[in-house]
Amino acid sequence: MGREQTNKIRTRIAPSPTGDLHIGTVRTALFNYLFAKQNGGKFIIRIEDTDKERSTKEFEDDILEGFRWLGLKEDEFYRQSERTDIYKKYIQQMLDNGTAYISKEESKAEAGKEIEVVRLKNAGKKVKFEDMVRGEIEFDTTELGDFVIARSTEDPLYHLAVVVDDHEMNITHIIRGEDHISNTPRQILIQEALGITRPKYAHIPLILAPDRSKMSKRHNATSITEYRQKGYISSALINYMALLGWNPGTDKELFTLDELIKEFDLEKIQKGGAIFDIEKLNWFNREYMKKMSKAELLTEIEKYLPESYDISYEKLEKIISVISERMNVFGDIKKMASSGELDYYFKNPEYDRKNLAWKQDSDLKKVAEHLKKVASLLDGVDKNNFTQDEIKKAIWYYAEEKGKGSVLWPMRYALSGRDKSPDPFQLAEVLGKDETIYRLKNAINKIG
RNA sequence: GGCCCUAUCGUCUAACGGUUAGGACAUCGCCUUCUCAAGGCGGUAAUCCGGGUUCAAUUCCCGGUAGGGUCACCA
Repeated sequence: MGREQTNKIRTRIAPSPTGDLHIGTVRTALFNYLFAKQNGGKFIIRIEDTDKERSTKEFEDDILEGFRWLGLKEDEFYRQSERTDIYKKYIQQMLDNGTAYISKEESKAEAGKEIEVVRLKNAGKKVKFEDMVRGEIEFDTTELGDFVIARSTEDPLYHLAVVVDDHEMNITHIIRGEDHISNTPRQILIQEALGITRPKYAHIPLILAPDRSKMSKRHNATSITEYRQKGYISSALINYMALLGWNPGTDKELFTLDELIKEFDLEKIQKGGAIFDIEKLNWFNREYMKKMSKAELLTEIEKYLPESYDISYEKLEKIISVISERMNVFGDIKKMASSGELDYYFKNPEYDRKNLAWKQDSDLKKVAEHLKKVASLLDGVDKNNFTQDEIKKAIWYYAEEKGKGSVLWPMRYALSGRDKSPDPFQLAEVLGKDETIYRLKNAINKIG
């Protein structure tokens, strides 16, 4: 058989390429990965494409790309469609030892067509197994009947392929979603028919939608690709998902993948399903954004900025810190841009002149005076040292004397043309001395 | 419906018989402030219900209720 006998821990994720990489699959993969790695074992990806009708190469690529993006690197890779000879052998073995039989019946797929499916001879006994997160679970397998294990002697169905592969690949621990609990007795029956040793099982809770129903596209994005496109940071996603159904038993929440490998503990896995909370994910993403360097932020932000903006590298660099604290994910830049929230960084704003006056001090004549004074004060600041600190220093005394709102609101409005924006010092620094003074004069002219 | 699993703040969770039931997200208030964001400080908020066991139950047992999963010639 050429199978290497080893007592090292081996886990696997077995996605079927009939859809995009799902959040739940990723969480299961992550737990498998963490458990294998912390024990010096191997993590295996096995594409379960025995359903030729529904499996596609595109989905397979999406799944593999997703794992790569998340940094979950497999040690071994398999594709069930390439292993049909192996399954054939095992089917034959069951036929030979009488634990399975060929049954002539009408095809369910094609009415009227007679086919020969392979059914397991089920003695209908009670099957008991130990689940690492739930304890002992017992099933009466009578009601399962003689279930079908292969479409034909060479075309295995899921349960058979899984059992054979987990055995052939020496999988020691099967960590999978709770939805597989009721599949387990079936697979144990096949194992017993084949005389195969039973792996250890750990069924982890499902990820739920906000209404506690099964997570579907209706509620939130379920596909990892969507999160990637929205500009989530992969390590933030990993960190969040690790804490969905597991916790370290301490207050620590921020974990790198390596830290997770160290601290992960199968014993601490939750039994109940967990709702996927996008708000908390966003918080993690913001935390990870804070850890990024300016250069890293820059490359990310550039991906989402509309091309219509005329951006210099210098300006972009200054904007970064101002806008990063205003977003959850990089994709928010797109939204900010389309709502006009970023326009003032790139072009002279348009606005109604009456808005230049602060609501508590609406004398436009005085507004013009303040703006003139601010402009002349800023004129005295060194162009090459036009930082928010210097800017603030230059006008602070005047602003305090005349009333900060009366001076700063018009200044800020002249620069941004919006009720809500970053403070005038930040804006002025980003815009630079010339543009700042230009906009101030522009506002003064507007008043007349 | 049968079988199986689950049950602590709105959400993720801590507590492995004795705690003022802790933390985080969200939310609310205050501070900071020309506006927004960020930040700082503080508040509201939970053991599903009913029986046991025990000197003592969030914790152990049983029942109920609720939610979920699964009942394919899909995986």
